[in-house]
Amino acid sequence: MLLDANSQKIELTAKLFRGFSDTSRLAILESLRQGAMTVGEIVAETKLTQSNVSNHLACLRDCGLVTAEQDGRFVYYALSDKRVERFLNLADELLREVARGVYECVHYEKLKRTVARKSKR
Amino acid sequence: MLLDANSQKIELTAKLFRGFSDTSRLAILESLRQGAMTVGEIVAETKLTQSNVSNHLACLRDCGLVTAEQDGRFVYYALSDKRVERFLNLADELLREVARGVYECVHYEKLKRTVARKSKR
DNA sequence: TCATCATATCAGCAACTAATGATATATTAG
DNA sequence: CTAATATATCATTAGTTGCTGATATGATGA
Repeated sequence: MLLDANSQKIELTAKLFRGFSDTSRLAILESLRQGAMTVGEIVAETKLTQSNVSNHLACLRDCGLVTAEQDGRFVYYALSDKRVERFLNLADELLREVARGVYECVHYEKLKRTVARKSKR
Repeated sequence: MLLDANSQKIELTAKLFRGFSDTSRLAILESLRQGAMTVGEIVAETKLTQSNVSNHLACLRDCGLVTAEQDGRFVYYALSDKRVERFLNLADELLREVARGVYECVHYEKLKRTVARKSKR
């Protein structure tokens, strides 16, 4: 990648989107749309493991997408900004338009599927 | 992942965000914000290789984020929907809030950097 | 039809990212 | 202080994704 101002911005934007482009992180953000929650509550809601949730929360917090507030031995997480919610809303809206395409888009997956399929563990 | 309706939606949303979460695809979309362009023009603007651009365009087209229109031996690509632009706008706006955090967020990278750094080719 | 230009496809490789399990830190209760 | 609870960290491993180079397809003009 080039190092000029524009590609720097692109890199940051990509990183921002990457924050939202993982199912676990999205599940967490989706939970937080209801309001602030402790890590344990998020774990219960998302059914993800505790360390996994904690890892993702650290990531989301560092990126400024959620805030953390300690209360005793609990830590309450919340969406950091109305814009985060608006962003999720707009994503929902956009998805309504392109859902079928996205669902069927297997551009890279398709390439892989033709190759010997690894065992599913 | 579970297979209920909600996690299906989350999976699709993640996939949608993934469409935007790559610097090459973002550079392409950024170029297209100026208006429709041929593949060659996009290659010139982004300085990416032709096959790389073509691969990403196929992906973006399949996902319904861009449209393709053939004109002679050229193919003009364009953003598919006003919403795509609004989405990019909102991302810019959100980034203005959280840019520093996103820039400094090296959650996973940091873990890797502590491990023997592979040669940069 | 043949040569050329524009774009698309694909296999192999390199790099990245996420999930897990073990362990560490921090807070409160007894 | 000690045990128990809540959360965080981190190394390893496995799976995913993007890039490249070679080649294929498709359109136009000579």
